[in-house]
Amino acid sequence: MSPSFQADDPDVAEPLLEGNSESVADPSTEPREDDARARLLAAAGPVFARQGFDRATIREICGDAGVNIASVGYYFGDKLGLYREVFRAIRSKCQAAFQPQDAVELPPRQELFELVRHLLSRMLAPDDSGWESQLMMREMDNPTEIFSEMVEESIRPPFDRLVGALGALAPPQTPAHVVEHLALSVAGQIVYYRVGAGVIRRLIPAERLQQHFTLDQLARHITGVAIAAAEGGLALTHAAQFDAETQPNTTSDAHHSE
Amino acid sequence: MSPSFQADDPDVAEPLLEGNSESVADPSTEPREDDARARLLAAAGPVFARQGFDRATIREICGDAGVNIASVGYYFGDKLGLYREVFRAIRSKCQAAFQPQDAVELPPRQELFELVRHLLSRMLAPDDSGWESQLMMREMDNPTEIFSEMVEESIRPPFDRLVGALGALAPPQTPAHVVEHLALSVAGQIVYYRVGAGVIRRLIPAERLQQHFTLDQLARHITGVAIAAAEGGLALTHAAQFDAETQPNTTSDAHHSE
DNA sequence: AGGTGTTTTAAACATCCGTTTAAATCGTTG
DNA sequence: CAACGATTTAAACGGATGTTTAAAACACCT
Repeated sequence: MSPSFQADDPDVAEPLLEGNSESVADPSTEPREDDARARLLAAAGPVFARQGFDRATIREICGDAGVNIASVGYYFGDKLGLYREVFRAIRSKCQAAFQPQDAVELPPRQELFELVRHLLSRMLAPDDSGWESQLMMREMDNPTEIFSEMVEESIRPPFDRLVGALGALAPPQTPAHVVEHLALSVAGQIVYYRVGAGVIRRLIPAERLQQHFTLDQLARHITGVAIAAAEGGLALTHAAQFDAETQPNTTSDAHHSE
Repeated sequence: MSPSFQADDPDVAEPLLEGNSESVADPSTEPREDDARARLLAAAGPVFARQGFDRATIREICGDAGVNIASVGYYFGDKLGLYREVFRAIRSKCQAAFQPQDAVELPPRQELFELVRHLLSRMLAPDDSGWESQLMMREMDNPTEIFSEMVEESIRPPFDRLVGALGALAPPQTPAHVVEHLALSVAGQIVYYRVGAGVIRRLIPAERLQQHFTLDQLARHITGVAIAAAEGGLALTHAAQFDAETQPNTTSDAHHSE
């Protein structure tokens, strides 16, 4: 029978998975369920990240983990159970990285730079060590039932800190939605260096890529754009400098699909 | 035999697809190959965009088109041939939208705003009419053999115009790589409203979404950020205001994976 | 050792997909 | 009309995948 996640015995007592009854970790009843289970969990992350949920095959994951194909059914119920557990592991790591840091209280500009640099370093990490952000990206593109949990647990914390830093940077009476726009602008720029990595690699000459697209330079650029917009450029957004010429009907576009 | 993508000797039945000899388009030999073929092509786009290349099934496409399953093999050789042809149709439309417009010569700020608004309107279009951008996004995430062609034919033209507008907006001696960074920042913000649409929908309260996230407001915001950064904020990027405190060792991050 | 519950294994199952085949249908022409 | 090529159809093939099964291997305890 499966060890912990479900049990459908028809007549005997049924240890259902109401909450987590894994509080008792008696080493006698569960001597070492970690060996295969943990190896499976560790091997699944990179494969899911590289291939996506559908294209990733249980056979490849089990091959990497060195366990039998039936093990995923034995330990996680099915493929989606394994996927879900991979995200639970990520969530723990993300929460630990973003929540206990509010005791430091850096000045807003530096806080913003640290945030951008940290997030960007995750995005630009090579696949071996940076598979977590790639996995989250795949979940954004092809949402499963995990999606909403992932947003709340792994995306909202850094986003809230972004909003906090930008709110402290913007003029005092800045409305909330403007700060949110700014935060999304920063997030979009960061994410693009992962989503559009392939495009960028072909759009920018190779020499310039190697010379001017290092982690530090990109973080500095994004932070600079955000500060410029937050401190000085917000007035432009509300000024009617674009409206006058563009509202009635522009040159040719904006209705190619209606 | 297949009508257009292959044509071998008429006497021997050789269904091999060696190359494309689709030069002759005699209407007598091909009376109306448009009915099934065009319907297939029209139905394939949205399905490929919604599901991606792998998850999209020939059976669903043919079901939507109202043709038999074998038709895709008959008209396009195989699934990838159909995919390739869908992109060829997109390419034509994209080239027509961006190339012949350089005769207008708007002032840089307005040119930038028009560009942003145009691209954003493509990104935010609902799936029925905006499947083209979604398809390109899927190709960015899971590149096939089409990828490089797509970048050159469908992405570089608008990117070059972005670089042009931002270069005209920035101070005269601005180096090229800074302008490219700016262009990527704009592109990243635009793309994020499609890639991160699901995230944004959960991150921002619904009322604020409906009130402040219209196409025009987003275009205005992105343009404002770009102008603020291009005109005034570039000096910040090169100033060493972040370096002093952050170079040796910061607070806790940037080495969570080593 | 024998027995018991847990873990591992190899094999099979059912399903779905892309592709192919060979026959049927249709349209045009001699 | 009959014949021929172009198109369409239904059915099947081969392969891959997730899942299940039943037996084997194992660890532990009395």
